[in-house]
Amino acid sequence: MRKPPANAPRPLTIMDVARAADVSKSTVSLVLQGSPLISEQTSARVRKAAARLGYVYNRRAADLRRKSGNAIGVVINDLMNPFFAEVLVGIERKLTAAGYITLMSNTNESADLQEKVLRSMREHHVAGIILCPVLDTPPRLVKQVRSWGIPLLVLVRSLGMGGYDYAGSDNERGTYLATEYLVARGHPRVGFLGGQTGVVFDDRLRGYRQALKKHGLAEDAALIRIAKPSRQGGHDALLDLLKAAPPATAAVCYNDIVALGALAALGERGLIAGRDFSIIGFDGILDTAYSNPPLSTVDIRPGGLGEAAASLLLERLQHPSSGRLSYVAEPSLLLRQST
Amino acid sequence: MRKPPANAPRPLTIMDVARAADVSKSTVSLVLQGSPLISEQTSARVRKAAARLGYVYNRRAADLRRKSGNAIGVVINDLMNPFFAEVLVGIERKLTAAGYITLMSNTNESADLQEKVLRSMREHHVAGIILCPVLDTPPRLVKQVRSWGIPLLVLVRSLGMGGYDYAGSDNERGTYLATEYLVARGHPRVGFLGGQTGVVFDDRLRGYRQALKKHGLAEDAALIRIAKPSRQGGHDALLDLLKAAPPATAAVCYNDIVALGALAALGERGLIAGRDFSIIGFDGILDTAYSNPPLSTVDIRPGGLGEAAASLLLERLQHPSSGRLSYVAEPSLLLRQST
DNA sequence: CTGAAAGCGCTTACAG
DNA sequence: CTGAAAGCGCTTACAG
Repeated sequence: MRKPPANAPRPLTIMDVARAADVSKSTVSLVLQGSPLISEQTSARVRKAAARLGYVYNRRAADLRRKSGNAIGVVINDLMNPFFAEVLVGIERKLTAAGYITLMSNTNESADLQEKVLRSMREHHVAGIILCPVLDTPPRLVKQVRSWGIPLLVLVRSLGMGGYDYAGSDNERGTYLATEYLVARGHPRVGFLGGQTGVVFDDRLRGYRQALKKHGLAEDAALIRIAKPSRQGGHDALLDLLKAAPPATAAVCYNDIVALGALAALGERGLIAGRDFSIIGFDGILDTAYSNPPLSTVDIRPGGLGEAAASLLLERLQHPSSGRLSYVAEPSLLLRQST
Repeated sequence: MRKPPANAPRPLTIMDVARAADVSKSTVSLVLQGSPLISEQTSARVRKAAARLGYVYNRRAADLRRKSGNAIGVVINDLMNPFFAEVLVGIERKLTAAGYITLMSNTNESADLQEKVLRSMREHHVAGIILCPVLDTPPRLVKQVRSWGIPLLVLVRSLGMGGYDYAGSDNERGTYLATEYLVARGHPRVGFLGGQTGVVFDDRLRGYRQALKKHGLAEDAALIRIAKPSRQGGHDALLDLLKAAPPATAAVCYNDIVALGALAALGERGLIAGRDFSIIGFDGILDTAYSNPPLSTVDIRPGGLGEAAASLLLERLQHPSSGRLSYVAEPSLLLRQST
């Protein structure tokens, strides 16, 4: 099957532009880079010729020669959770605005996949990586990526003792605030719903415990319902919590999707959130504004977190050897009808 | 600030491997490509040397020379809508499994951004593009991208008269089924909520109208509430619909997030979906299984749609000049408590 | 301010 | 089965 010649023109190179503008290819290259070394006249002539011919810059060739690149790898553990989708949108928005391009991958909590995509990104010579690691990622991963010479920003889930750039939120303080609020509203028995493992879980559970302690309330293991951090997990956990005696009348949730699942379980039982039982989520995803009823939550502004993460990494690219960078979102209570 | 030499080793090339294995660099290259031209012995020796040295393949250099690449551009109009997030996850899963890498961008319905990222992807020499175009994208965009020599798959929103690869769903049939179902359940006055423009909107509205007509019901403009295809749009539209007289008792929604917003509005009015008013969504996003109450919807399996889209594009890469490829998801009713 | 030359790290005919 | 050479499309010293 021969292609019609018109459909397969040899792609234009700077040599073609050089000929058309009657200069050398070095000059074209300099013009394309906006170098001040070239006179305004020459520059304009070259630019015009390039436009006329329909020349397309070959970033690959340039990157190879320059040993640089403008692609950033973003690897997310669970994009099905709207929280991460919103974070990703924030990251991508910032990256694109700064002239970078986003190489994205969803690992779905698989360590194997994570390793695979990280390797792939390395081969592609990404300029930097933003990683929200799968659960149980060993802290040495940080050192490994660093040994590759690729700047890394760890997102949300911290890995070991620090020594790396990080963007996340103050999880302990978030659940502390949420719990304290519910206690102050007169709930003596407040449950904790969902989540099972990982630093984020540990911190959020700790904040809950601290608040109970601070307000002189005994902790009751029956009120802490470990469950998958999903809608279904939240749904099932709430149903379990309802069996506790004496009954709980409110619950702090590991995150918003768990809280949404809990809302569904309440509805299933004919209970109305905010009247019969109080629920508070964590993250501040968009969905919470129009759930039934609208969900109170600990807002850490997912989109802002994503943008901050991207900014930090870009900052790191500018200053490869400055001190550790970090962003910790300050949680704030977003009170709606579910409490 | 001098870097310690150990931290900045000159990156290894096939030349280093060649020297270590005592062969020429062509041989190394062939081994790396798994060529059958090389003896098992030599091949093993080279592979061992590469591993020992910690050699990393430079895909960029290879791609430049080979004029190929394994990056696919995916541009989505609204990643904040879980439907598209789920589609993206499906696409990425398939692409990664096939050894490709995903260059992703969210245009947020901005034509300017769309143009910018498309240009950027072109410079990066992506092997193909999956595009869910922003509203009002002119059909000539298809021709333009094709003139770049980059295989394009149009996602969800068709553009003009065809002549391109496409993955989407049978929107007209979807709303037809939904409307018919509600009518059969004894709702003489069924509303249509949300959406404002675009082919998808037109088709879904048409399906609704067809079903009314088919079942001898008059169409009432007061029951069709145009609104932004968002939770808030659905919320506001339902509140409007409630004012209609005689009252509607059920509504087909443009998509699931509109339906979720409608559910919130119902709750706000003290109404219970499925008892006082029936709501049916469209898409089949995960959220619907645990909304309050769980939402009936027209399921087009977003994840499956994403995978199909990726498969089609990969197929196209194998066969550049075969006939037009397309996938149209067959909608099925997923009945839950909201109806 | 501009041009000739070398080189980024690969692949691919072409000999042998 | 293996090696020497040219080339992918750029950038970057280096002369002039």
